[in-house]
Amino acid sequence: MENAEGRGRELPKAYDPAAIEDRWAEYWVRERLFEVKTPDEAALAGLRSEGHDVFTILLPPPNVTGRLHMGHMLNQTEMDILTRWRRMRGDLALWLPGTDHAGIATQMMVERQLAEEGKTRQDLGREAFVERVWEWRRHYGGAILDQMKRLGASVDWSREYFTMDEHLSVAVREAFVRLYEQGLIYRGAYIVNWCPRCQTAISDLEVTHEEQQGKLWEIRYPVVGADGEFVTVATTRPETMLGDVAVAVHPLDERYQKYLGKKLRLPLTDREIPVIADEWVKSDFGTGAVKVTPAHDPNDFEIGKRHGMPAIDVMDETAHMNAEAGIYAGLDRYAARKRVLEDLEAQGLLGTVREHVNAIGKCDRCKTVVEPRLSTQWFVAVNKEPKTGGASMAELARRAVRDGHIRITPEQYSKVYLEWMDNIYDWCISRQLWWGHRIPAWHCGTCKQITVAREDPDKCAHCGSVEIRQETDVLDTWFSSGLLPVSVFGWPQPARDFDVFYPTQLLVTGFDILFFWVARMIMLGCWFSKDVPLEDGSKREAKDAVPFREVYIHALVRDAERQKMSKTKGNVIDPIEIVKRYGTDAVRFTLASMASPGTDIAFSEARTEGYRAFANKIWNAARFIFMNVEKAREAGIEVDRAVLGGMPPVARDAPIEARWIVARLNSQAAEVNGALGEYRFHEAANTVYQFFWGDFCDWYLEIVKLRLDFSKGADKAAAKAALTTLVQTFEAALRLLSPFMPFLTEELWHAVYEGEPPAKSIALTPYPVTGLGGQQHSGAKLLYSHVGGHAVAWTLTEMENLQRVVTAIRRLRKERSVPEKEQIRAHLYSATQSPVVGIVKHREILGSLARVSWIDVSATPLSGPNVRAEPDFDVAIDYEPVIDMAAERERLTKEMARLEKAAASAEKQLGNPAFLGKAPAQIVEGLKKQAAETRMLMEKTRQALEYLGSQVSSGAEAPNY
RNA sequence: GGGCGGUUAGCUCAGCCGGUUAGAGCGCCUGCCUUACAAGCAGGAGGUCGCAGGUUCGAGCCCUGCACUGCCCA
Repeated sequence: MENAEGRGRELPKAYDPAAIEDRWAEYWVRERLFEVKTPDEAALAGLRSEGHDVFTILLPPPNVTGRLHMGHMLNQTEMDILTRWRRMRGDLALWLPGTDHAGIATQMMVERQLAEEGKTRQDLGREAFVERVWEWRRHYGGAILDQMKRLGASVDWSREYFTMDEHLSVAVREAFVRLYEQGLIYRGAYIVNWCPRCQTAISDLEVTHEEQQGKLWEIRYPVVGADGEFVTVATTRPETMLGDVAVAVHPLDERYQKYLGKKLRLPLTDREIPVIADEWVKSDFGTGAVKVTPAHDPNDFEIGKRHGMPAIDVMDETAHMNAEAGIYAGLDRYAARKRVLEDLEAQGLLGTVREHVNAIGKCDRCKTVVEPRLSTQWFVAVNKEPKTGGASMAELARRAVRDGHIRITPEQYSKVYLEWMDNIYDWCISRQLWWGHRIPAWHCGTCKQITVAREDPDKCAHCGSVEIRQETDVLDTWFSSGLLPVSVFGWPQPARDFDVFYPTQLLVTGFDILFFWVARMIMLGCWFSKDVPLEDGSKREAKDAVPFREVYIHALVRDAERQKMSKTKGNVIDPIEIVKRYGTDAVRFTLASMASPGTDIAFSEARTEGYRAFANKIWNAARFIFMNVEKAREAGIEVDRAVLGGMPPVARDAPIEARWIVARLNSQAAEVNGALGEYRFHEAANTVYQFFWGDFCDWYLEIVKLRLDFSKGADKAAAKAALTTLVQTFEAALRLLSPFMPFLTEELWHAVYEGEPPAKSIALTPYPVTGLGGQQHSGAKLLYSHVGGHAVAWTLTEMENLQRVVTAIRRLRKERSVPEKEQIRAHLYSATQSPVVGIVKHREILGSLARVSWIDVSATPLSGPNVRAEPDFDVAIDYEPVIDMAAERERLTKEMARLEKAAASAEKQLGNPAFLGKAPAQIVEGLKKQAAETRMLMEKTRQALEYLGSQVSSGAEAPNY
């Protein structure tokens, strides 16, 4: 722990995050603080008997090619806060990190590298290329996790995984084979989304739709044997006409009855195609006649199948026209479109051209326009019941959420999820890539059948032929990441890890991968884990088959102008960059304080600056405290470190600020714990902020200064008690803050213990929980022997009164331009004899905070120029009035207007019999009290205005004519 | 086209079960270098809660419509 210890006098004046963060980040990893050993039965039982549990959370694995962005940082900050919190609360908290092999992205990255050397992957060949990718991964694949380490993520690095690791690949293969055996994986020729740039099929989810202004062309198809007659079709993709096999009309469309069964001449080709009738055709769209191109459109494919038509593929895998396209062969699809249109025009077969907005699909990864393409792919039949009986994968996944076994926050996403699941199609899982899990299927060259096997076969399972070769396609990356919740814990092998850590507790992720990943994990997790018995050998019920019990969907991080961050816009904020400038803690705190469930985050540096100031504030509070610890030591007073670490006990007769700050610590700790339990990060963060700055620094520290007199002749016992509460409260407050600001709190916490901490890290100490302070110290009469006692309420009220009087006097001083440092005399009056007047006994505090040298309680109402009226008391100061008459009149007039409005509204309500009859008594009482206060304030304000008027008329401030 | 959000102070956002006079940070104005902190302290100004109806004793919150805006799906 070199350099960890720090004495107050050694701390620099301003907090410099850069000076400490790297050191602690390394320390946490080096000391293996967050590694979790799989507990044996006894350990687990012990944990549970103490009311704790296992808390498992999976890191959504970033792509190996990835660089950390703000979304990651938000995601990780939230997970880290929750994990640190649960760990400090006593749970066995396991946060499991890893990376995703990210098929397309990684392959693209390495191909780009090769291109710079003037090579293609084909030049290398599959094996060498894959080896090259592995090499790339060994070199650069750890970058994003290194960034994570720098951010202080409290993950268990000993369990780090990579989705292509040996044991995870075994799970992928097992899953594929099992689904195949259950009849849930099939291979077939279908229209898929094809990316001509990536040259692979992609799933429906990987296609993003964009509205685009395009054109709708009408093309005339001559009717064979009826000179001069045409059937006109409308299309947005004219080049595909070369693959037309028919023209379809609605069977009831009268316009086309006469052509049914007739042949049309397909322009630009020498083919003739029939006119067919199909219910799917919408008569009111376009001309009511549609071209049927089964190889290039999913709907046409269905029509073609219904009518037993062939599919003519006119494009190759790069979206260039192929030999089927005749003279257009070799042209790119758009060049072909242009030529086709020109030629149609020349032949007089082009009809009306209309502007048309259509949604075009683009490849999620490279933004290339996707081409619907007929090809042979592998699919998971998610809606099909397995041969062995039971519900389909989608159905199980639906039930998991519908039956509440998985709770999604914010709740609205449950609905989104269920609707998607209700409309889910079969999942295309094959990709024409080289990097990924190769599909464990072998094609027989002899009998043409397929062998799917767990172990690489050497002959065909059907005919025994050795002429077999493995499928060249690999699996969709999401197939392997969808298995993670089961595979990371050892599935399909029986494993203690699985027994202990599955289901995981929570998944924290963004909405963007709800379908990609979350839904797939639910499908695959429920599916495979249901066959794994529980620890005690009993059957696993649905509620324990889920991959996680809760899902928290977080917001999107946008820039300060609410724009989505994107490379093209150039508004991407690099977390590492901003962390360097403000410190990790400040950035984490910014994200946490804005992370309100369901709302996007507009990241603003102004906020981060504010939280850097907050860190500095705490740093300086620490300097102040350490300075006093030193002073006390010189006077022979030591704070016993053994009393640190819990909630501070405080005696009933302790000074007000001590009783108050402990009461606040307890109530704010309760708030923070409650907020974190409901993922209300912003509320938790704001509560800690308010407590530390508003309560601890602004009020408590200012008052406690009065008690820290260690000079000769001072009350040493009182000073020691004050110092002890101060250090105890600060130490507890650091623990309260530490999940949010782990670096700063770690540094200061070690400094509190002066290099002899009771644990290796603040992260391994107990989190402050309300009401535990009292029991630890028997004997003395303690304020906090139980929560919410009368003494606590009284302390809070007394302090609040003190604060209100101090603030009122400060305000009055400002209004009357009393110099900041000048001590003055003050008077307090309360007509209602409220407990407010009791605060005059705190003369020292008033002297220090309000610069009041003397204060008394007046028996009669206060009057004159230097009075300030509050609802339940008045204060006055003795000071030669320097009144800005105009400003004062404006203030009072405004005040009067506000009061009149309030009074009118209150009277209206109180005059309403229905209100009096129906509203709860407590509301009515409250309103009456408030109305009375308003009336009193109005009266006082009226008097003050009158007084002002008299001053003017008597000439005190009258202008000289 | 269908669905789901959002619209509250100059800016970014809170506002929980409908309940008394709607909050915070930043920014702004004023005064202070009060030996923990000027990345600070103290005080202040600033809001018809998008618009129009409705329900209710009572609406920022519930309902209906509209406007603007964002997202998802087709």
